[in-house]
This record gives sequence, structure tokens and C-alpha cells, in this order.
Amino acid sequence: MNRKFVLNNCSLCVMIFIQTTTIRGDKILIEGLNKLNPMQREAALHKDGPLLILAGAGSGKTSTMTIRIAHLIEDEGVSPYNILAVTFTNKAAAEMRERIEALVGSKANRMWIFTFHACCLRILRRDADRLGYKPDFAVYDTTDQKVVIKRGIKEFSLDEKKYAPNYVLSIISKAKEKSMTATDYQAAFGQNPQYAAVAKIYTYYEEVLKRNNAMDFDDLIFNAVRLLRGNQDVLAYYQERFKYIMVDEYQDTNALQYQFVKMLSDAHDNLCVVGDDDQCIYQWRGADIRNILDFEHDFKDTKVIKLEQNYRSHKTILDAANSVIKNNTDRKSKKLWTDAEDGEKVSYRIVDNEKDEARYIAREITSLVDGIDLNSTAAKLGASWVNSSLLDGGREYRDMAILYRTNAQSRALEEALIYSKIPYKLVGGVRYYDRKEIKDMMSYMRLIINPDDDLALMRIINEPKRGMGAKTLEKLEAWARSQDKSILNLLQNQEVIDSLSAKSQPLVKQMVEAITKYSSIFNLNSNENQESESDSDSLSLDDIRLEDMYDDLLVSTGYLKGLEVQETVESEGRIENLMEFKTVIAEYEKGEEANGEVASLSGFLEKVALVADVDNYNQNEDAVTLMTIHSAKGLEFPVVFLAGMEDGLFPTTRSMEAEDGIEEERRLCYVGMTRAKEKLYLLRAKGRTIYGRYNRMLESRFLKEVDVNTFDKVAMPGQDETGMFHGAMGGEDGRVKPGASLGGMSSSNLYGSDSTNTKFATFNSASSVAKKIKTSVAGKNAASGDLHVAKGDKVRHAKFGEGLVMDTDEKTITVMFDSEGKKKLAKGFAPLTKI
DNA sequence: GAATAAATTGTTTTT
DNA sequence: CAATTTATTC
Repeated sequence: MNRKFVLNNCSLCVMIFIQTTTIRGDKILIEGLNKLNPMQREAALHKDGPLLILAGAGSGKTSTMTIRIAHLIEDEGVSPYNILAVTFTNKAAAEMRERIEALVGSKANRMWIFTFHACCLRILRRDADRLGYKPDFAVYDTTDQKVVIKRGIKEFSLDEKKYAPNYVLSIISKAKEKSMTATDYQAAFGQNPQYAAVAKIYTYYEEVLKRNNAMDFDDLIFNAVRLLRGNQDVLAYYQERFKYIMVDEYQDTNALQYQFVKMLSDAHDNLCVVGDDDQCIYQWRGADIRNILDFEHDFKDTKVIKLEQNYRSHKTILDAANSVIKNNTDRKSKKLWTDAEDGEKVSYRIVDNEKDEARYIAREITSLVDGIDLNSTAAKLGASWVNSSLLDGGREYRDMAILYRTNAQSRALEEALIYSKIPYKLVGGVRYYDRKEIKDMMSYMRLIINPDDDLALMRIINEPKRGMGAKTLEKLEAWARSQDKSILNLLQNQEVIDSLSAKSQPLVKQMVEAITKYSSIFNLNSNENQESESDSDSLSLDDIRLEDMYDDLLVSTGYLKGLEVQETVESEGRIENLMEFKTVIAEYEKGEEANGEVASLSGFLEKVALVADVDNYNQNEDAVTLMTIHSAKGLEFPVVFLAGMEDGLFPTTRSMEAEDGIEEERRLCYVGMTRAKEKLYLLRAKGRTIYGRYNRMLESRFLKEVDVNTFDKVAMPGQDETGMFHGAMGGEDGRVKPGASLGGMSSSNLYGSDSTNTKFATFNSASSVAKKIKTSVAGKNAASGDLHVAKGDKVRHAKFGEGLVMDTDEKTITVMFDSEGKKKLAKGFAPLTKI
């Protein structure tokens, strides 16, 4: 077909489309606009030229943005194809797409709504060759990065103390943010011996990633900018395409992201950024608050609109938050206000230690849900705890969130929630995908797509054990280097296999074949031009399900077997996780098919590489949420507990030393407080165990900044019961007073949370906390042998639900479950309760 | 080469 | 405290 003809035809269609909708748009504007307040509407109606929306917490930012986009499409005749919206999390992107789709329908699909990283990745896949990468390049996460750095440190026999991987990594990251390659860095800092060594590692790091056909997170942005900068035609293409660009959470952009956005918007100048300088909490990761503060100067004729009306919180909470943030100096003048009523006072509580804190929160949650009987023990615990909200109850677990500064704090909280039978879900901590067994299987899959990934290969070549020790690997590496091949590539030669030890040979060969089998299938299908006469026997992409491939890999690589023979609690847990991972893969596959797309392995790997834990978080299940304040940005809850308001923890000691550290921490505090809609609790412990050492803690300086009029009367900042000066911070060795035991809790009740704990809790590392608690309880339960059931009894199982006892003997109980059918269970170990 | 024991080190926050 | 790295033994 004639290319020219196609083009003309297309532009004609677009013209007709624009005309008709514009005429219509002059009269009927989309409905959502009516629901906006005057400022929001002004922002939504703004069409051309730079626009800065300063949107305070809870000011209806997302509605304004989505309606603006819908208005552009429906009323202004802008094609969704010409719109780009960039966010920081996949969750935010998904939500925006969903809401726009609700307004304009399926044509929203044509819009690019991505995270910075996903957006850049997409651009890079298309033109990776221009930067010397192959299109199937891998994305390295922090763990991968560290491995490379460590090898570099060894390579140059440098001191790992002086050049800690984290330290080197942060330097490299900062260099990339300033658009400095290893060569640039060497030229700039090479004179200083310390930095010269870092430059050497950086150079090595750059080489390894390039050779492995891989990019790290920073590279995604850096290389996208380089691609656009160095290739006028590519830049022109995207500039022409993205006539309207929106950036969410603009206060968190770094220098590279700024350049990326600036370049893309340069042709049409239709850049709309939304953000709140008071919520910039990622400076430590390179976010440059000046991007939002200087936006008006960087982009000529910027229109600035402030959204200052808060629709989220009661006035008391807002007053409290405002009284804290006003202590920051460098901010745009902006003051949140609300029509809402005062609402409940902020609860401030001083507790003894982290366990006490957790117990207090757990009790409070129970009261908020169940209400409180003044004659009950809970009331006897102290009149000081009774306030109006306690009496009525009626809250749901999902209304509540416990937020904290560091992930480590979740432990004590989890324990208390489990003991109190409170369902919770934990977001964050160790990423599910960072687990060893998951990373291993991912490495196998990565190699299928990208055979150059030596890092992935080294990771799994002896996992399961194939008798490949350090010496052999060294030899292989040198060999591969000399031939300028990847190690996997090298291992595809029979002579190389022959050079291995006798017991390694068949094992390694089998593994290489397992990987190669699938890479040939996938490569055949990704090159659509090569639609050769398909040999009837070989598999094609359509025939193979990712799920089945995964199963096959588990077996043919010997990975599953390797775990099975270990027969330890640990290996069983790993197998369990691998099975869960299969579900993840299957769900991805289903999701893609539902969207009418073909699920691809590379698509899956990509998705996994770029997801954060928050992305999977949904507020539907009835469970209390536990997460860091960082993760909570953008979310809201009727009731919020801010735990650990102590100097040294929040703000952290480190931030107290840094230049603008306190201001960033204060913004974080502000973010935390403004998550609450109706009720805010601030908790502070007098002492806390950190690294297994007990430390006395001082009240957080932020607590002192809160307007005392917003507090309830029970306790005030600055008033320790002791009324004494605090000594110097930390260091004091001692033991935590054994807290009052959680009396009155029958052990059989402890399983209550299991069925309600979400998949999330079981996915995350902190679930190990849950598991440990449960196993210890199970042990006690068995020892006490207090479960007496007979045929005909009704029982409840933590996982299987209710059922009827069919038969019992010395060791086992046979139960017919309502939903799961008949099961034989081990007496004393199965989490059973008589009902 | 692999399985144990001993020693060390780290906690902010995450796309 | 617990996760990870190093040393030691088999």
C-alpha cells in the first residue's frame, strides 16, 4: 500500500474529528465541570500554555486533572493520542486512566498515562539501538545494582568500608541526575583520589550494564533524555505527538525528569504540572523542590492556580497540620482551609515503649469497631482513655491506617494486631519480588529474553547446586570475555560443556537447554517479519502459556527438585512462595487477555521490574492498613494513627544532621497528618528498642509545633509525667520492662486474623512476623493439647472455614468442610477451633 | 565445594 | 535483633 496515501487519509480523519467535536464543545461542556469549585474549574478549562496547579492536600487535585483531560478530549477536540500524563506510581496512573475512561469512554486507551519510568522505558524500547542497546534490554533493580558494584569493588581491590556499595550507588545516581556519564565524572572529580576510585567503579558499572544489555532505574530516564537530545527526529516525533502534557506530583521530580518533560513540551508549550511544595518528600532521592518553586520562571507566561480548599479533613485536623507546616521557610504562600466543622480533637498519647504503643493502638481500634462497654475491663484500664469516639464504635477496619516513619516499626504493631485478632494488611517492607526464590526464577526468565544478562546467569548457574564453584565461574567469565560472548552464549557450545566437571556437565547442559528452548520460541515470534513457513512441530507463542512455561522451568531447571530434597521449614516456605508466584503470573496473563492483548514474557518482567508495593494496594478489603508515611502519600483514611513521634525516629537522626533535612521531615509529618479525614492520633513512646537496644526517646519536635488547641485534654506536648529533663539521647543500655501480658486471650482465638489477613500480609516479609507468631502459638496449642473434639463437633479452621468432624484418632482429625470438602488434619497442629 | 559457626553491620523513606 | 557476610570445618 502506498504510504503517502495512508498518511493523508489519516490526517483527513483527524481534521473531521476535530471540527465536529469543537462545534459541539462550544455549546455543551462535559458534565464534570459543574462539580468543580471556581478555582478547580478555571484550572480544568485552561487549554494552551504552561499551567501550574498548586494543589494542597485533599483539594480535589485528581478530579481537576481528570476533568481537564476529559474536557480537552470531549469539548476541545484534542485527540487522546496527543495527550501524555505522567505520574510517579502505577497506582496513580491506573486511577487516572480509570477516571478518565469513566468520563470519555474507551478512547481513553489511546492516551499515554504512565509513570516516568514506564514512559521512558516505552520510548527506549523503540529506539534502544540508537544508544547501542538491544531492544530487549533488562531493567536492573537495586539488588542487581549492588551486585555489580560489589564486584567492581573487588575487581579493583578497594576497601568495602571506604566504598560501601550504597554510598557508591548514591554517587552514581546523583551523577546521572546531573547527566554525567562515568567519563564526565572522571573528568570532573578524577583529581581527588577518593572520587577517582569511585569513578573507576562507575566506569566498570557502566561497562557491565552495557555488556549485559541492561539499564538501571536512573538509566531509564537518563537514556531517554539522551535519546531525545541526540536524535532530532525522535524528539520531533514525540514533540509532535504529545501536544498536551500533564505531570502529577511535580514537586517530586528530579533534574532529569525536569529535562525530560521540558524537552517534550518545548514545541507546543502545553505543559500542565500539578503539585504541592509542602508535600515534597523525596528530596533524598533527588527530587528537586526548585522545579516547582521556579516553574513560573522556567516557563514563560505560566498561569498559576492555587487549590486551597480542602475537602478531606475536619477543621481541627487541618489546623493541627497547618500549625506544623507553617514552620517551614521555603514554601509558596498557600493556606489550606475548609468548610468542614471542627470535628474531634487530635489525640496525643504518651506510651512507655513500642509494645505499649502497639497495644494501645490495637485496643483503640477494637473500641472504634466494636464500641465500648463502660463496665468492661477496657474501661477499667483508665478513664483517661475514654472519649466520645470510643463509646459508639461502628467503624470498619478499613477506615483505619497506622502510619510510621520506618518499616522496622511495623513489627511490634503487627504482633499486637495479631494478638488482638485485628485484620490488617501491610504494605511495603521487603518487596515480594526481592525474595530469593522469586528472584532466582525471574533470573531464569530474564535469560530467556535477554541472553546477555551475565548477572542473571551467575545468579542461577549454581542454584540449584550444579557443582559450579567460584573457580569454575571465574574461568567461564574470562573465557566469555575473550570471545566477546555472554556466558550463556558460551555454554551453548559443546566443547565448553565438556570442559566442566563430570557431574556438572549434564546438569548445566539441561539448564542451558531449558532456557534456550524458550528463547528460540520467543525470538521467533518477536520478529514478526520472519513469519517463515511455521514448522508444524515447534511451539509458537500462541500455544504457550506463561504459566505453563513457568511450571516447566521449575522442573526442567531442577530448581523445584533442589528445594524439595532439602525438606526444611524454610524450603517448604520457598516452595509455597513459588506457587504463589505462579498465581501472580497467571493473573497477569488473565489481565492482559482481558484487555485483548497477548501476554508476553517481556511484558511480565517489565511490569514486575517497575512495580512498587503500593501499586498493588487496594482499600477494598476490611482490614487496617499499615504502611510508611511515604507510601501513604495520595491516600486518605477516616482514622489515622501516627506512631513513633519521637526525635531521632521522626525526625530521624540523619535528617537532623542534614542541611534541609528537618524541613523535609516536617513536610512528611504534614503529609501524614493530612491523610486523616476525621480522627487523628499522635503516639509517642518514652523509650524504644532499636537494634535490640533500649533507648530513651524524646518527644518529636513536630509535636511541640502542633497548636495545643487542637489536642484533647489528656496529655500535652512537653509534659512528661516525670516532668524531668531528658538526658542525652540514646545509648542507654537496659532492658525493656516486661510489658503486661495480654491476658484474657485464649490461644485458639489467635488464628482469627489469618483468614482475614490479605494476600498482602502473607506476601510481604513482615508476614514472617505473622508466621513466627502463629507457629509459636501452634506449638503451645499442641503442647497443651486442649483441643477436645469428637465426631459430630463443629469446628473452624483458619484457612478452610467451618466444618464438621467426621472422625478422630490419636493423631488426626478428619473434617468435612463446608467449602473445601473432606480433609485429614494433624491433631495439635491444624489451626482448629471448636465452635 | 558445601555446610555450619562466628562475626559484623545496619534502618529512613522507593520508582 | 536479624540479615548478611566471613571464617572454619568437613
